[in-house]
Amino acid sequence: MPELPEVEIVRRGLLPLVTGKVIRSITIEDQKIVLPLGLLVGRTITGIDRKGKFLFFRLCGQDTLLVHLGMTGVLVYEEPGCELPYRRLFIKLDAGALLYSDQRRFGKVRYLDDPSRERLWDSLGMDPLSGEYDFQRFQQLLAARSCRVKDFLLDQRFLCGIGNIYACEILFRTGIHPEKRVSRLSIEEVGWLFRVIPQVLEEALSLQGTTIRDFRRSDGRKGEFQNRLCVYGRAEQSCPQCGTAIKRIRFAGRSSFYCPSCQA
DNA sequence: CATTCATCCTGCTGGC
DNA sequence: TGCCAGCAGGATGAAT
Repeated sequence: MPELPEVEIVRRGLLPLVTGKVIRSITIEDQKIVLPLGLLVGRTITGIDRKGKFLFFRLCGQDTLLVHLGMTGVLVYEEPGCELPYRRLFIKLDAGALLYSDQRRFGKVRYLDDPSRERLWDSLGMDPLSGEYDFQRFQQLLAARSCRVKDFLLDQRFLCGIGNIYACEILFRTGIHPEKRVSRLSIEEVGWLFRVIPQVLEEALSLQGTTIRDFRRSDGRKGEFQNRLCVYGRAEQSCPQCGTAIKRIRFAGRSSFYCPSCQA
């Protein structure tokens, strides 16, 4: 489900609601989730950081409650009595509660001590909406390999936060074929990519994300970016730019959508 | 080292 | 209607 814009929206929605709140109790409703309750109950949440698609709930001290929403994860702040299907975790705060649900259970909730948090943080590539996003480094990353450009965009060790939807849309807007090898990108294409990546993510963020099926903001409303999608999920429909039928191909175990005429 | 693939899950949709 | 194959926005570790 959620890529960088959706995760950032969740973060912004929850931040004012949970900051300064104390964890009163935790109810785990999924055996896959393992948490050291003794280390978490009684702790105060001091903030929420995000890198890529990971959310780091900072606790007073150095440790962290990590949440990754996977494909179908939903994290909401709720007053008691609210129903949410596929509930996996319930964190009661001194006011209100955090609910975590995840239909497919690809999401992750983990406790991280400080070194673990740092290791994970450092293992992720540049976040395109952060201050570390840098053209020199971007160029170096591209120059050092030969993979398909779509695989490059999806690999969280190079850039973090981009998923299948935004990868498809970014490539459409830059006119680059998803299977093009990064070593064969022109100087201009590298420049376009570098600029379009944060532009698409920012645009999605300003439209409150993309709702294909599950994603909801913390207040339950849908995003609007799905109305701006040019190629994702539009196989056989006409390209908004030239009218050619959008193609769908599969590699790396997932679908890529592109315009065979605009994306050479 | 870099790249590709199977796997972890559950539910929905479309074709027969 | 019933059943099954294929598909879904992600990350990871094993295999090549």
